[in-house]
Amino acid sequence: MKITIKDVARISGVSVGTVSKVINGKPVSEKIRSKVIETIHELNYKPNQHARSLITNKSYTIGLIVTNITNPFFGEIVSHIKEDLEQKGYNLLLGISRDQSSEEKVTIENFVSRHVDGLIIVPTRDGEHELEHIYKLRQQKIPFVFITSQYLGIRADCVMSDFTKGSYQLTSHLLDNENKEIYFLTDSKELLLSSKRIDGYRMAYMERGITYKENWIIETLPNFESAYKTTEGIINNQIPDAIMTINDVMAMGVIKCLKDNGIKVPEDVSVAGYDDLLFSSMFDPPLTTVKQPIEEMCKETVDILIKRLQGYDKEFNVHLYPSELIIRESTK
Amino acid sequence: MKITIKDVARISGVSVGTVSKVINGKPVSEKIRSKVIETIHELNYKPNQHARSLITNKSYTIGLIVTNITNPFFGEIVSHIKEDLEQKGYNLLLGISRDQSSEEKVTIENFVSRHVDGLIIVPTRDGEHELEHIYKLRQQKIPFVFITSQYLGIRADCVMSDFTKGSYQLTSHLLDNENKEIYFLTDSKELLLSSKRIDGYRMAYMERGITYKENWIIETLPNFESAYKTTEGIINNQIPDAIMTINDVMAMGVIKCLKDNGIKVPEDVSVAGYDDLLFSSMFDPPLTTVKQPIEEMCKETVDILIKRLQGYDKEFNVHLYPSELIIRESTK
DNA sequence: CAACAAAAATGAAACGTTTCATTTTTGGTC
DNA sequence: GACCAAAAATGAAACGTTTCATTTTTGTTG
Repeated sequence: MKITIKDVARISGVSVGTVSKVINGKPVSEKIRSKVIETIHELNYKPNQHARSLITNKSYTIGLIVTNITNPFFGEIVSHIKEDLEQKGYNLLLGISRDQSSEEKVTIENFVSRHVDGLIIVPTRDGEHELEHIYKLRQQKIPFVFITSQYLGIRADCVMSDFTKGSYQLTSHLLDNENKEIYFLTDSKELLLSSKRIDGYRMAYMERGITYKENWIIETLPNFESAYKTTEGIINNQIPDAIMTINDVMAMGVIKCLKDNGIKVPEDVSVAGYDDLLFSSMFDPPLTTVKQPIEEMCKETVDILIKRLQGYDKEFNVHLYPSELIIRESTK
Repeated sequence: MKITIKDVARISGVSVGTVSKVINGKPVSEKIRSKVIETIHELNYKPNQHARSLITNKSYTIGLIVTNITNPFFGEIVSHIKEDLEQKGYNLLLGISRDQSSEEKVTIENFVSRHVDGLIIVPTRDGEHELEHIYKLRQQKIPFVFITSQYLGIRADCVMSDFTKGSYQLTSHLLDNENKEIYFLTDSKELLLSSKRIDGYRMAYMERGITYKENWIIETLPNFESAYKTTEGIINNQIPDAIMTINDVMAMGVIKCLKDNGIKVPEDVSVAGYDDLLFSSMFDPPLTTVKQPIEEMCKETVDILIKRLQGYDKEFNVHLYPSELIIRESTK
């Protein structure tokens, strides 16, 4: 038998409305409050969230959509966001987009019909071209914030790290340590997360008056195998001083390929990644990389979202976090 | 302005009850069905899930509690379970226990008040001693199934791999390839996931009539750093033929320590892990390990849970999956 | 202790569905 | 076309809360 608010009211000898007030922390005389709280414990009463949500139109649930949870980088994001949300009394409904806009769309629609109060979204690779479902979100006044990257087609809150600066620092470090000819393996140049980093790469070269070739910048899929194959292609032609990638898993692919071909890292070729995964420090050699302040970024993301939920409706902002150059042993 | 079932009814010119039938796929004349569906699309009507859940007492939401989502092994589990659940029309509320029974308890209570239909739980390390909240779940008739491991204190559905056999196979492989003195780094021996594997380890030795020393089996925390430190302790005394661990991250810690001390893997010491993480094949050297059929296990877990949700109440079972020995280059 | 304002408590409506007992429609048969 | 059973549609109650207009209690003042 389910215990409802009516039972609590009856046994406490007060009205249903009064019990509701106690539950929601509204003013009630101290005598009655303690009496009600006592019976709540006694009966082990838990309010039915569906009934509450039906009236208040709040679910105290946030939808988080990540592209791929198998990558520990996103695992960390989920972990931190979950923790921050929990601390604020919100639950976390998880969505996985597999980096496809179509799945992002379906997930969002589902979440909306599930009445999430807000959304945190890691943008997909191909999402820029199909933003209808995001516009609809805005139109329905459901707050959302992007983390890690953003869609340029819509003004929105966004928390990301300063890719340009991170890339600039990394490239500078390489150039200043006798790596003049640096290949750069990126994702599609159309994507913000590529283009911003390419900007940083170029800046470092220009600032030093060193020339680079545009064909050193190579588009490829951002995974281990593609990085491996692309590296094979590069070393067939010539051995560069260094190879940079846009994430650590790619850097691992590069290193594996070099090793398999008898090329030493970092003696023959320096290799650098991006993200600073847990595994990157365990790798052989430990990876030089750029660390994004994920924990802080997640915290801010949640803070912004909660503020929006509370009605804050000032202009949308992009929050850029500085990232940190981590120098380990994969670069000379 | 929110579109409700009343609007659909009014515009379609039918009663609310009829629209409800259409939505829930109950028998309705074809003419009316198509008319109603048309207006549903026209108005872009989405049923309010809270109102539905309030009556049906179903939320079409499953709570999944993992110990730590930063480990890609669990990332994969979450990913697969999410996919299977989605396919069956269920949503996934995520919980993280940080391997602590107390947090598991809080999460479960929260999920219950959120009316999850069922739960999938990865047991914590210290959960065996405090099972009250699990008993309560049973008492409230909320179905749950364990994955990866189980609590012995309660009969329940459980999907796990055959650790004994996996360990046996791995140990056998080592013994049959000139590794006679095998150290085994495990988690607390009290834990099922340790004790089962130790059984397999011993079986392999006994079967071959080879003697091992009980002090080769060493308890430690199941992470990189602890494995590293423990390995330092071992090699200070003597260099064994091989070191086995209960997960791949630990094996990586062992290898790192050996390398740092100028000991070659596998030439001087063989090292083997367990889990076959994505990174294990990329590691240097690529890890010999045991792969659990995660994908199938997740599928079965979801299947069992759904069956329970549908009222199946036959005896609880432990489903043991065979695991696969993956021989790579970290063992001779 | 009467009068009154302020504070506290009440109880019914409302939220948006599903369910089910009741009514209406359909279509087959004589 | 009258009759009837079966099929379809209806409409009101119910789910467990919150909200808010109304009533009751409390406490202060002259």
